[in-house]
Amino acid sequence: MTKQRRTDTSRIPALPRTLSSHLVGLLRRQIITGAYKPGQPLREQDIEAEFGSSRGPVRESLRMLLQGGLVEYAERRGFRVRSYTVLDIENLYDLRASLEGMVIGSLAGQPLETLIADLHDSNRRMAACFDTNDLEGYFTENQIFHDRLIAESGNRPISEVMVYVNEVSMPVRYRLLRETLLSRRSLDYHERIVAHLARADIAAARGETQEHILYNKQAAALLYAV
Amino acid sequence: MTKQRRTDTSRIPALPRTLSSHLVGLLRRQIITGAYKPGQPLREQDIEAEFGSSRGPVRESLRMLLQGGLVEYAERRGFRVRSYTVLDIENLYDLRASLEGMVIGSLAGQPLETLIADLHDSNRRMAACFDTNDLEGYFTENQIFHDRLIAESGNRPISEVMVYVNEVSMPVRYRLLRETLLSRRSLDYHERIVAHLARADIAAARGETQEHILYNKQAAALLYAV
DNA sequence: ATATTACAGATTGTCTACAAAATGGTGTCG
DNA sequence: CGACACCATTTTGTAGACAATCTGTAATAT
Repeated sequence: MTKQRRTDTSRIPALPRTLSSHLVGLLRRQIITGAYKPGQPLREQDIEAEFGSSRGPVRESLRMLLQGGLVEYAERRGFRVRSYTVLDIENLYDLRASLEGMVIGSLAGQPLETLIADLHDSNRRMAACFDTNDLEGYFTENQIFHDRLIAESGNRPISEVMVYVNEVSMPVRYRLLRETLLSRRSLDYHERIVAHLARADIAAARGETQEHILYNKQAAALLYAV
Repeated sequence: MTKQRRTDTSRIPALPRTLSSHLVGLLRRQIITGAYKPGQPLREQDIEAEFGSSRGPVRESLRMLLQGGLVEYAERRGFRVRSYTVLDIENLYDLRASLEGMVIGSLAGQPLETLIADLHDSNRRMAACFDTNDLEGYFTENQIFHDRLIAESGNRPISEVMVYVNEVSMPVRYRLLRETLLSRRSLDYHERIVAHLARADIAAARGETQEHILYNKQAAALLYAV
């Protein structure tokens, strides 16, 4: 079949300015939501056919996903959806807890007004998602909360590393949210973290954050057990 | 000009089984040694011309370097050699110290015989490089020492993150080595670390490692000041 | 029966060539 | 002096072809 190309771009929501990055968005979603399953091979031809693009952008986008850690790659054997062991997941959450702890620690002695305001907003939106039982929104807002925290650090190396760690754990957290009853727990944690920050009690905020992440660690590890 | 290709592969040292990964090696070296300077644009055509390959492998290899953090990328603006601020460098070393500290901490209660033997070997080779004033060798062995330590953790997420952090700091450390009188200091640190591990004194090994890295932080930050 | 080898199909890696869009700079005009 | 149109350069997308390698299966030898 002949492929429409340039014109395709007009249908794209807003941001993706190249076909590759558009493809990244589509593939990423498939992986995070579990439509593409862990270990599944991602064959170039299949993806070409599925999204109607040529090989260049497909390979490009797979490389981009590789950078985020969502896919694995072996020379001449191609790409696969990343798979996780229970140990991986435990290590992942431990690492997140440590890193996010560092980020919060680095906030000490800085003006935090705008940060706190933004976090409040995020929490409000997250609460709204909870009330309307909007899973996708809840998931997204949760990520926004943590991203906002990281952005505040102004620490480029740690930000980059956190982006990676968060991206890798995305499918795990999505599954956790899906297969668990939607609870106010994350929301409550977030509100306590903001409260600690508002009192400039960095140590407490840090502890609360780590407790928050490590609680989820247990839940996630259970999901992947056996 | 006609390009030799398949046959090219025969000239390649050993490992690179694809042109892309071969290119990565060449480009990586240029960046780490400073032949390509921070901020310098990496134009596809230039690289094609320089190494006589086509677009595919060039873009592929640049993406791989991006994954290691050695280059920066902006859509439709292409790739550049990554550049560093003093703050970046301080943050980078702090992060390395924390992460490598975690790795060593995770070694507690495990059998360490082979690890210690390997580290000993690495140190011996590093000492030889020092004696013959072999900078390149010294640099490489130093990396091998730290890599070996990380590998022992069996912690995939932390390993991946450390690979990234080490890769990003590679040009900084190369420059530090180049512009500093070659001293036994790193070597001495390594030997003390191994000695602590041999006594199963994990806490001491951890402290020594962090001190080692944070000492270099100061030196590196000085290099990039002003 | 087990292990090895040989082969065919599928998949990735690379090249050439052309076309389309965006970027950054230049110069003109108000 | 600033806004706007123009242009060369560069990146991005597509197509088709062929080479190299991997995978799994079937035939062979032990």
